[in-house]
Amino acid sequence: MVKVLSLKSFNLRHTECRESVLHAFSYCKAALSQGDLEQSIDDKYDRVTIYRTLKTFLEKGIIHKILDGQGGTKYALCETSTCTSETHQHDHVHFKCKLCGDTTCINSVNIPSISLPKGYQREEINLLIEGSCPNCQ
Amino acid sequence: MVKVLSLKSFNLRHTECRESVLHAFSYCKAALSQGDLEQSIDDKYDRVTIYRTLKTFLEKGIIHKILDGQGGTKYALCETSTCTSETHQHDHVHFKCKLCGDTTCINSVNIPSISLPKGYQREEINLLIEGSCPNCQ
DNA sequence: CTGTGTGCAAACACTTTGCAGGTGT
DNA sequence: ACACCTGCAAAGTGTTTGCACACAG
Repeated sequence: MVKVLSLKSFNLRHTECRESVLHAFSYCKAALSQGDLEQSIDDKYDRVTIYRTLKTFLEKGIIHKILDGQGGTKYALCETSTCTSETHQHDHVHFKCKLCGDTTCINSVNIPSISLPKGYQREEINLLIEGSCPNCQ
Repeated sequence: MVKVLSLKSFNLRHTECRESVLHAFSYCKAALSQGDLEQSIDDKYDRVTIYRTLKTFLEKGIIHKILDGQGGTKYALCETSTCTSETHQHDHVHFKCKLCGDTTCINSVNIPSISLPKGYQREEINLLIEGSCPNCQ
């Protein structure tokens, strides 16, 4: 069930830090912040390097940004089928558990279509639901 | 068409800064950030005072927080009928125009109901649509 | 008069930038 | 060999906290 991603397939140079970050995303269901990553890799890499790695991955369409509702930023893997370095395509719901703090993509739930008043052109949509997750009952 | 709000009705002490902030919200359709407010009041009040005023207004249910999709935070007036110091109740769509940067509440469009997988309890919901607004064609 | 609001300075968290040196291909 | 990654230091942005003084009620 774990996605197998390789740096090579994204035309990225193979480095230890990138491997570790990619690995962390692959094995963690919840979205990760820069701080989460720094810790999960045991402070082995500089804060700045992780930021730059995230930026690179964003541009390549490997991960996408998730806002956690309180101003924090997290990241999670994209659906490999819909995202490339050209375009990101996300229409799933994000859920943040107020108890454990985990933020996750609920890929099984798509955002319903919404008709806006005349004159509004929709380009991107972002839906965050906060509440409690199954693990926290 | 402009909402008339008074500090007194919220049991708040009447001060110049609060009046100005409340006034700014009343006359501006788009959501305002702390920085917007600071400028719109001609840097007359300290940055910190505005933050504290916003915090107070949030707690009283006068305004609500809006995320602008890039990590920025803005604020806009609540519907006086649904928000109190006890609870905030928001189920309208937020729209951010990528051209003019304005973020607005679209009170006429409610968020459709969404059924989450088993075990997820919804408490709050936040929907941000980005695109272009009528003013920017 | 009393409690609350304000201004200033400083701390804090998060993210970005510049530069020198190291590494993948 | 060369381009690109990385680490360190420092700067930038947005927000919060502590404290002394000012002001509304």
